[in-house]
Amino acid sequence: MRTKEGNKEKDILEAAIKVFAEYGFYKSKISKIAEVANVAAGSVYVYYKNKEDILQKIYASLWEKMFFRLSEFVQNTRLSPDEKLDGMFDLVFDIFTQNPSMALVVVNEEYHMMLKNPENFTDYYEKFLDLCIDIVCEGQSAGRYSKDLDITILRYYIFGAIRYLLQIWANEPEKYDINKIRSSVKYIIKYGITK
Amino acid sequence: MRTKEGNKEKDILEAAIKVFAEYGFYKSKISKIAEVANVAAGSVYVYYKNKEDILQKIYASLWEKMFFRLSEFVQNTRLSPDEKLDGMFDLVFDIFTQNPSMALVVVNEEYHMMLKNPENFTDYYEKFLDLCIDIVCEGQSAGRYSKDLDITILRYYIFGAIRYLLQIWANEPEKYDINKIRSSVKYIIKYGITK
DNA sequence: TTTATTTTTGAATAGTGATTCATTAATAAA
DNA sequence: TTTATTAATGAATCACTATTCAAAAATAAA
Repeated sequence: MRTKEGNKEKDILEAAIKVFAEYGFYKSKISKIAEVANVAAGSVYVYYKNKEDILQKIYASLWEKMFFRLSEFVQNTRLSPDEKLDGMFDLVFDIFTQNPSMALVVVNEEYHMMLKNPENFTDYYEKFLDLCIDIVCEGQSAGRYSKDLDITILRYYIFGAIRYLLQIWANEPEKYDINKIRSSVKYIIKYGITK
Repeated sequence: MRTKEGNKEKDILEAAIKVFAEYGFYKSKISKIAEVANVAAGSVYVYYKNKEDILQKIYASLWEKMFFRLSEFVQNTRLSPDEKLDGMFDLVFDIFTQNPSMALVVVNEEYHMMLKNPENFTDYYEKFLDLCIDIVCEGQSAGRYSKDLDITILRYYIFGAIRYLLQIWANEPEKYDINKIRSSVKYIIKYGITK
């Protein structure tokens, strides 16, 4: 018998995140991912069905984590809608700022993922967005947020803004102050740009 | 001598927009673009240096048009900041809703374009965004918009939100009411979600 | 040790599709 | 009509890389 040395599956996934972030999915070579992960090219196929499968698993693990964290957070019934919304922003910003490469991959390849798995490209991604929407709806019921807002549009509006800002930041993390971005987003979503 | 029949250069560009929108840049085949354009594969290379060049020219022509239109519009000094801002939104929405495929290409391939031409991927794109910023700054000077807002963040915030909504819409145009999206965006940017 | 089992390897394969270019077709001028 | 010039073609080339798989290496059990 022989046992596995180290955790090659994880090494490969982490290498793939870096490589995908740098070159984009289609220009990323398996050979490069293997090199960064310190394994042979063939080993990649021991752990993953193919290149697409790696990307899939990056998304799956991320949004699963996101969903469970937010899920736990919003359980706390003592929090106001504003506190919950801020908490949601903090969660997203925290996870992505810990790993700029991950942020780039998730943001840049989302459309390609949608094309591939139009339905369930990640169940947890949808569930996560639903939780976000629950927060806003709760705020509407509590009279804090405007009831005229179309909730479907809002869902994409909020994430569109966050996504793009994260992309810009992740591309040149030293150039922008992520905490300033975070607080600006929190503010503008709530109050808009009008004085 | 022989003169050109029709406008193959334009046919190819329009075909490319459709094909890129449907399959994404990397999975789009030159043979498919040629087929849609009703020309031979080789003809594509008579008019464009390579695949990348086609994408480049799609961007260039779009943002040039956008810039000049906005440029002309904001000349009108009688308009209030709010009117100018709304006009800017209308311009973007009008152009993209006239051509959903174009919207998809521009939104989906932007990052790949940025990677290729980090600097001048489109001069006009930058110029366009600068004009948008001018509008907001003018509004700040006029006391209409909050002066605390970081203008760089705002620039990406606004376009991030629009981009993502356009992407979602362009993917399934019948599913969403683009005019509702447009008016919602105008409202939320100005006033936020708070009641 | 030796054998059995599982992991890891990386050279070879195989499919793809962008790009080239020699050829053909079309038009204008002579 | 003939010739010259440019446009258009598409089969052949060529580079590239994802994926496979037979062999080698590592470990555990006997």
